[in-house]
Amino acid sequence: MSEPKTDIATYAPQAVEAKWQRQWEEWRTNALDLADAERPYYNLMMFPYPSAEGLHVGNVFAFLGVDIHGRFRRLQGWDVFEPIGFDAFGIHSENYALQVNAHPGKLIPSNIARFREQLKRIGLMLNWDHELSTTDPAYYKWTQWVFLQLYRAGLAEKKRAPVNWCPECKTVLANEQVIDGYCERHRGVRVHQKFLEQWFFRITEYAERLLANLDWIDWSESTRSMQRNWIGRSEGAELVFETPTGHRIRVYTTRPDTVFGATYMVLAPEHPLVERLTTHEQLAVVREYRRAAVAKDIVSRKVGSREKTGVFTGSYARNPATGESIPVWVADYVLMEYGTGAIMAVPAHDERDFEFAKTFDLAVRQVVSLSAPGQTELPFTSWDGVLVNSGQFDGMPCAEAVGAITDWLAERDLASRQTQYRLHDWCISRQRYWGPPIPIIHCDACGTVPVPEADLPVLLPEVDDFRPDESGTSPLARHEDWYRVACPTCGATARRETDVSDTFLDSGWYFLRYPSSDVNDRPFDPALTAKWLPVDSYIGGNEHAVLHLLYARFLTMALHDLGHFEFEEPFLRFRAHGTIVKDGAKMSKSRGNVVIPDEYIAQWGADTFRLYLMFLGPYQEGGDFRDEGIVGVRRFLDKIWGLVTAAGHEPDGSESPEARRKLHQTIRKVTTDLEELRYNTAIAAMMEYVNVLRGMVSEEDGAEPRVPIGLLDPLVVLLAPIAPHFAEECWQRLGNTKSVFTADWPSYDEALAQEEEVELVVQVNGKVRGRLRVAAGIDEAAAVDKALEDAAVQRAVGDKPVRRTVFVQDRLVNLVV
RNA sequence: GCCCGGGUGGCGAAAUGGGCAGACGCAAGGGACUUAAAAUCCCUUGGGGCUUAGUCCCCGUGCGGGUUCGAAUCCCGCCCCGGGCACCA
Repeated sequence: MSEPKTDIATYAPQAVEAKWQRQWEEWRTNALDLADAERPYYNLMMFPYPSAEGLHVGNVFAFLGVDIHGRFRRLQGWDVFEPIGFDAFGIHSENYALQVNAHPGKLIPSNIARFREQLKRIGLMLNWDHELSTTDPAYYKWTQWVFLQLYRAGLAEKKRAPVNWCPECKTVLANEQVIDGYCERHRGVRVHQKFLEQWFFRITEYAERLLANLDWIDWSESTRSMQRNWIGRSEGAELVFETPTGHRIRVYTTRPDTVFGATYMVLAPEHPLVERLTTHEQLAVVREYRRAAVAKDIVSRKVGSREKTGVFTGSYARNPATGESIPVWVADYVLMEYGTGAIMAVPAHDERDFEFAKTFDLAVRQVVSLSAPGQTELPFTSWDGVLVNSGQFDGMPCAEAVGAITDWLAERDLASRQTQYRLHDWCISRQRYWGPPIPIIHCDACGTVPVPEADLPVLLPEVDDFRPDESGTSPLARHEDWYRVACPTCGATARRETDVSDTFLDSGWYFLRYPSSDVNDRPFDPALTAKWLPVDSYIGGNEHAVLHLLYARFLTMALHDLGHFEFEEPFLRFRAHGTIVKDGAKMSKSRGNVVIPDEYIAQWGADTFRLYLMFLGPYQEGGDFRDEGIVGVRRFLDKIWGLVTAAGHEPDGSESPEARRKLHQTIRKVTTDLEELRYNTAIAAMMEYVNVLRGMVSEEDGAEPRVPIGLLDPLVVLLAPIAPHFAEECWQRLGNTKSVFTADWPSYDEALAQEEEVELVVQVNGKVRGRLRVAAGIDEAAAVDKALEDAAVQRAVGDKPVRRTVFVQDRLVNLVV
């Protein structure tokens, strides 16, 4: 009756995984006909930058969460498109090439080859038929096309502007790439202010829509919040302070209600009116202050000492509310790039103004009186107060006075309501080599001429001399044979734009290209795009919340407005995954705590590693990588292996009601957990189920426990998204001939999942005093009667009368005495 | 300072339309099997208490209050950790 134990093969992950990866390729299990798919589901992961080091555990963790979601959706009957590509342009690749003294174009292919191998080894359900690389001319031709669309729409402009210059990268950085005044790539290198002609995308035109749509797109709250902060909308008013010489100084304020307390004004050193407003006597000192301020790099200006410095211009302006003349100062605590570059100073109700006023002995006038007693020491910025010293507005609450005073000043054309954003235009010029050349030609006669679309791509020339320099121009500017070109309009000798574009332009639209990756005559096929986009699910790291994710939304909106497709938001659902850390610290090469996935996969197999990473903690929170726990998930697989290899000898349908109930509860739990990316608890539920199955079957003389196939088939399907090779092998051993991914996701029956008997908790005055096993559905009266029979309950109740009972169906009864 | 997360056993963590705190797993301790070890299997495992060792009692989810029959969960006031923003007017 019992099979000899020698029949049971040992689960050997390496052999099993190799077998199924071959089988999948042979069957083309992961391929998909995009045009014919009936239930399209676009499952996107953030495409990697193919570094020389290969995939690290963080990448693997991120991709696994996406892959499990995709496999789950596939088993639910969707036609899942899970593409992959490589974000191979950019400073990172170029710097590495310079460091090892090689050409990036030579290094990238082998890096990509290594990534491909690793990605396949993990067992991702990737669609390799649509692989792309941003460095492929067949791709960046369309990156340049995107630039031209924005140029034609007036959303790309070249302007001379102060930009963030990293002396180490020897190129400019977008604001988003500057962290605390330092280069995001060179944390110890201060970013300088430099004035250069640069190409900008006018993302600020879209600030309001980018902000408004955050209210309805289904994204992780953390990501939406970061975008809101970055866009930084604030509402207020622009007020005008006139000078006796007829100048109108415009200021932006969020507190027009405090205008009666404005006792002086401050202009940013770069403000265009500074020279004109400065009196003859003050000219020398103002010029000197200005020169020093502008020369300061951004760091010492923004994050350096907050001590207030400034100089008086010698001029006065009229407070529009009081009519008083107030002095006009120049100080570097006012920034040119925000608002109008000038402020009204209300020292009583602004800490910075207060500090400045104390330093230079300027007047302080309180105009708000707090409603709450106490804490009335100046300065305070509370909105909970009423106006004082404010003429006819005395006694009015601040919030109300904002509108009232703005309207009152507007009557004399001295105010208007205004909304400000912190967001700046996106500087896309890079004075580097390894990127797509910006498709523009400069002609002395015709000016700025876009490269005709028929001439795309503008190929990046293969040059050996691509080291960046301090000149503020790209290395391409040293290659005259490349940049000399005939003007497309007049034919005269002209000059190509020698800057390349930011990597974030490459990655800002790649998801639009995937379905059309083999279409040659256009960037994206209209039918395929309509069918597959917007993306159904996007999962990635929050480090891209204000870079990639904001730019991708902007580009999608702009292309939508140009009529290229119907949708304006690219990613309907976005989930930010957590970070994997090691010993509490982010993994980094310099810390030496980087975990290489390959070693673990070689030792444990991909499925065990997949399971382990997902069991580590909540997917959306991440966790600490400690390899002690990995043996636990391996034991779990071994237990299933034992059940599967011994199964099939018992008549089907002989499962007990208890086992069947647990099965349906498990299906329910795993289904809802996977839906919400709660992989850790889904795995725990399957472990519980396996424990129940094993407990059910008594062991005879060391024989493997046996359970009917009907209890194992569904388990194998539930497990398939997380441990696909293992599931395939089990599926086959249970007698199936096709891939487990052709199976249907098991459905559960709510009635079968229902417990017949429940444990009712009995409380007395809210404290647990006993537990009752009762039939499900028991009513309150019966439950109370039964509870009062319990000895511990009687002891707790004593001789006190039961004043009240609280009853929660099938859960609890509470006696209040 | 502002905006998001988060704080639960030795460890990773479960449990929030308020209802058994600690599922699942690791580690640890004890036992079985074994010549032995590994593997495997079984038991114990938040802290404390007991004259009745139990279907027992008390305490316990960062801290202090509150609401409630009942709070990890809700409210008020704080502290700490992670991330984002920041002389942004």
